[in-house]
Amino acid sequence: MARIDFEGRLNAEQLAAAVAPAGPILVLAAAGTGKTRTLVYRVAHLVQDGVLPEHILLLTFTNKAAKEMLERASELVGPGVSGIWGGTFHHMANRILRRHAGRIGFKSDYTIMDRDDSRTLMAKCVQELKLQGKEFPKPDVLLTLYGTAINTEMPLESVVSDRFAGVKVDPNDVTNVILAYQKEKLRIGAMDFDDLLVNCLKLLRENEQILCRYQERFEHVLVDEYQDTNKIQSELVDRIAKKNRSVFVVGDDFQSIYSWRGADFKNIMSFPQRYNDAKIFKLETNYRSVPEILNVANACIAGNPEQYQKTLRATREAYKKPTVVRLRDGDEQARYVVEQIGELQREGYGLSDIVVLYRAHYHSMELQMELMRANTHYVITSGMRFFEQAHIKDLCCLLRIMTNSSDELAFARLFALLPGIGARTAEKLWRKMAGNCNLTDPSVLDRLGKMLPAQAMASWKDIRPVFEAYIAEDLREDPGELIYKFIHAFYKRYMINTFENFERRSDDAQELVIHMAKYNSTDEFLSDVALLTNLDSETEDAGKNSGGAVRLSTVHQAKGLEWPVVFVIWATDGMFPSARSIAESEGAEAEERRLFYVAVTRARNELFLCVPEIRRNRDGSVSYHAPSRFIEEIPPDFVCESRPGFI
DNA sequence: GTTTCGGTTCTTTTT
DNA sequence: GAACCGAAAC
Repeated sequence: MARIDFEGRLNAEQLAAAVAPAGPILVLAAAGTGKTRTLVYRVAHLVQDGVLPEHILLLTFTNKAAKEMLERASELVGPGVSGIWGGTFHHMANRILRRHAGRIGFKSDYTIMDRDDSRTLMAKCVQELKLQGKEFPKPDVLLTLYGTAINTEMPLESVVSDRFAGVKVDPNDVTNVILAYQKEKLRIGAMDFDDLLVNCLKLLRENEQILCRYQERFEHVLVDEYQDTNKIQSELVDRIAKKNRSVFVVGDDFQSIYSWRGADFKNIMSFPQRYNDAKIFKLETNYRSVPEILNVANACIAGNPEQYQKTLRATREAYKKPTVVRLRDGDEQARYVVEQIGELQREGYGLSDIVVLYRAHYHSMELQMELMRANTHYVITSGMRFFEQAHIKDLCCLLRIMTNSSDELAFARLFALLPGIGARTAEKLWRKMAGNCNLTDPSVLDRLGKMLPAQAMASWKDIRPVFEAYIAEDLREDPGELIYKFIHAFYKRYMINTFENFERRSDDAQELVIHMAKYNSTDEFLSDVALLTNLDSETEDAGKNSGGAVRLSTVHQAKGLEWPVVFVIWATDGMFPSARSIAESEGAEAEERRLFYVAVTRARNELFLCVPEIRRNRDGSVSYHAPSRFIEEIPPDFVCESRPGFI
């Protein structure tokens, strides 16, 4: 392995952080200052210093970030880095919990519930306690409440009373439902996303020797996007790093945009208090954007209180000012963007150099239509996630019930596919099976077969052999084959009868089987399904093959990425900032402003801020929108005005 | 009593 | 789309 030229590849700020002696280190990396680069070189530095990759823990928030960092690190120091424990917090927690689930009352084959499963289960709890009614909060609200309580470690009672002050709902009822929900999860052997983190922390809090084991194993802990950690996550880090005290955290409080899921940028603010010998490094030299864009970025974040003062310093040469575009409505905005894309192509940009950012997915509807009309290729970063689509979930539930015979949710979903069986009948069946249904046991299949309504019998005859094959052909290690059999015995016909876009879904199912071939254990596959949320590599390639494509993305999903040209659409008050989130809490405006800052700082060369005046509602009425307050906050000299519709 | 169908309404952000 | 609701069908 060749020595790496750290001095030649990093600037002074980055170098100081990357090669600093082990100890608590906080790197405040403003947007576009080479944060990932610094982290990757830090890893390389450790490895080159003789640290075994197995002793490094690298935590990120997205799978994409983890993948990218490990790839870049392996380019530097070779394939040995694959030994690093790198991935999302949820991945780490899952990996630890699979090993020690017994200590906290779970079996190691617990299922991971996604949002949809959680909703279903919560709804069931509400029903069982006979609380359903017009006035009682919906499952989604209850889940948010519960999540907030967990992630902020506030007592449920006070979260409930905060949120329901003035509403005539008995907080005790809410508390009871949530307690029932917790119990229910334990019974069916399932954890939701929050549980993974909470239970992992619980495990480490209560089992000194297990904690010790991981403390010894992880000599060095590195955390990306530290400003997005919540209380649970920061405590996980603190505990694991307690022995060796080599914690290297990187973040930017300006880019903290996940407080709605419990992230608390006070974690980053208080890092120096919690580690009083912490070294702080600031990265302020921006390599990404032209100075005119940085002016706008610095101006729009300046108003936020409580932050580490950082100013983006430009290294690039002056180019041109960002444009604020005033438009009549969404249609005109869509036409404008498409027109500009054509113009940019004539100037020499490729489609993949361009991104359109927005606050919420539905803001892109008109634009999608217009792009299609103009025959301009585009890709969307996950509106609906691959693994959350109905047909994919159906298939995964088959695997779930095979590996975890207490998984009621999977059982119910699977059997509700049969004609004549709906939610009620599935529940009855489950009760008759006494809350456990081991479909690998022939006697269970016999019993179950006798209970089914007559209507379902024809389908049951098709499906039963699939279960039998699971044992006969030992498909435990080959989940793809099981799914394949199921599709051909039953599900293909079901799709034809159920979905109008059957072909696309059938292709997806095929894709799933191919994807599964990479796994040799069902458990491992299901963990990934729950935590991966996307077959992202495939969608990336699709764009490249067709000669590039414009990317459409929410600002959240664009975090950490950059493009030569950025359009921000629907920069109006109510859309961005979102009226909903502003109404919700005090700190929301500051967070929306940070989100706007993230959007602006994605741009390398050109930035267009689009401000339509009116929005057409479904019923034909129109509503007038004021320009986004974030647009108003930009000093007029920093931008050019354009009014294409009024020429 | 359940399931299924058809019409209507509404879309934040993610592991 | 998909979640919700009411009405028809089984």
